Amino acid sequence: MKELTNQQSKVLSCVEVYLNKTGFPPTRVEICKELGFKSPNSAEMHLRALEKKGYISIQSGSSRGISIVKSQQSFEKYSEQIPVIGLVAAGSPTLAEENVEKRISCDPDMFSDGFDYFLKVKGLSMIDAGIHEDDLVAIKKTTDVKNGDLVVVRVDDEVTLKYFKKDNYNLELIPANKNFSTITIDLREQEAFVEGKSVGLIRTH
Amino acid sequence: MKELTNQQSKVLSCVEVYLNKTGFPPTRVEICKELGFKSPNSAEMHLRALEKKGYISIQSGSSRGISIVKSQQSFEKYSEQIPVIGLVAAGSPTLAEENVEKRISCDPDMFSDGFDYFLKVKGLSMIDAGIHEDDLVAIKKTTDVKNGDLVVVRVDDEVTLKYFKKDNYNLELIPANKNFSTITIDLREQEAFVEGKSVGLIRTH
DNA sequence: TTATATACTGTAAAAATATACAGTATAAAT
DNA sequence: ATTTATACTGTATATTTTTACAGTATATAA
Repeated sequence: MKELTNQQSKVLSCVEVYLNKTGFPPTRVEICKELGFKSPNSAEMHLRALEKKGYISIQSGSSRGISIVKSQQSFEKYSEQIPVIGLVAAGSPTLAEENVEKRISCDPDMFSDGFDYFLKVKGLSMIDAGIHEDDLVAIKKTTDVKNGDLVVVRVDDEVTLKYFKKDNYNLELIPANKNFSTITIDLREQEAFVEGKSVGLIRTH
Repeated sequence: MKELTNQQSKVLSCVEVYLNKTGFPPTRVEICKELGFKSPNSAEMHLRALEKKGYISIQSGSSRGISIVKSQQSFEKYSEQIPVIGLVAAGSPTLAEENVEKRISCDPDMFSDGFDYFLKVKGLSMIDAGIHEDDLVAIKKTTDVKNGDLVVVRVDDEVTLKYFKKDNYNLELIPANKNFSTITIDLREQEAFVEGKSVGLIRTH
């Protein structure tokens, strides 16, 4: 990330402070008023520089169309209450209220790609992958999974967390525990739905 | 707080979603486009109602001058940028900038008790406890630890993450991997400092 | 039956806003 | 000595945006 000049830094701060105070970004003229500039073009030029350096993005033609890309005071960010869903539930792990055990406040971008909910692990079938009972596995809803991914699959209203391997019509759901055996499904005979894949894990000690 | 009509609720959602997506509030016309209204006055009236009921405030005369007072999806909370410290560092795992590998935005109350930093795990000494290389262990700074706790201990400028067991003058630091051996320290001969204990773990898949 | 509230369309005008263009000044780099 | 980058002023204008006003339609309450 390119360095900012002193003035650019002031302008970025000004935008962030204004945003925090009012909930919407300032206009060029308001930035000028705040920083003592006398021409709206002063603000404009600094904003352009900030955009070029990747700190903000400007929606051309829109009033107040400034959004912060890389915050200076990077220590405050919104987080959300992410639902925790028990793996025991029959049927899809839907986000319907009756399946939500509780909610945990954390940043949905905590793991690389973002995720939609936590699945609370039951049983020991993935213990050799370091996934324990009651661990919370962060699930991103998607059907785009590759062999080797840790996926949430629903078969016959049973939901499981296993490694994914697909080979033509054969779907294998592979546990990480030698006391459990691989579930093999012939997709011509039985349906299986990929609900999502794991992008992370959290555990409370 | 007064109840919202169906349409008012939709408009409020629309503003919140737009705000989340772009970083600034929508104009009347943009709300109309989103919700299928054909007159900007439709949006205007709903916004007025939302303001009267205390859900938003409108800065009169300002473009996009809408700020959310009472969010519908009231599950937004501040999180902090928690530092991640590498376990490789010699000396205390201090929070000095040079030891901070990066920062992760998450709620410090995500785990029961709160915590101070993440320690990035090196090596396989705790693998049987489901703690893998590069896992982030949430550490709460404290010296109040009990036998069986997973603790961060410094011995001779070496920092390790192990199970804690203390018996009179004997401190044992117990790994969770049969290929590693327990470190035993006679506290009359050698110093050991408990830096903190683990309250949780996160892993990115 | 007559209000009253909700929920809109359609239009228009005043005000706010982005943004281009033409300059000035200064310090650092070539 | 001349270019280049930063940092502005000042003005003008097209566009965006708010916001008022005049209607229509429907359901509910008095």
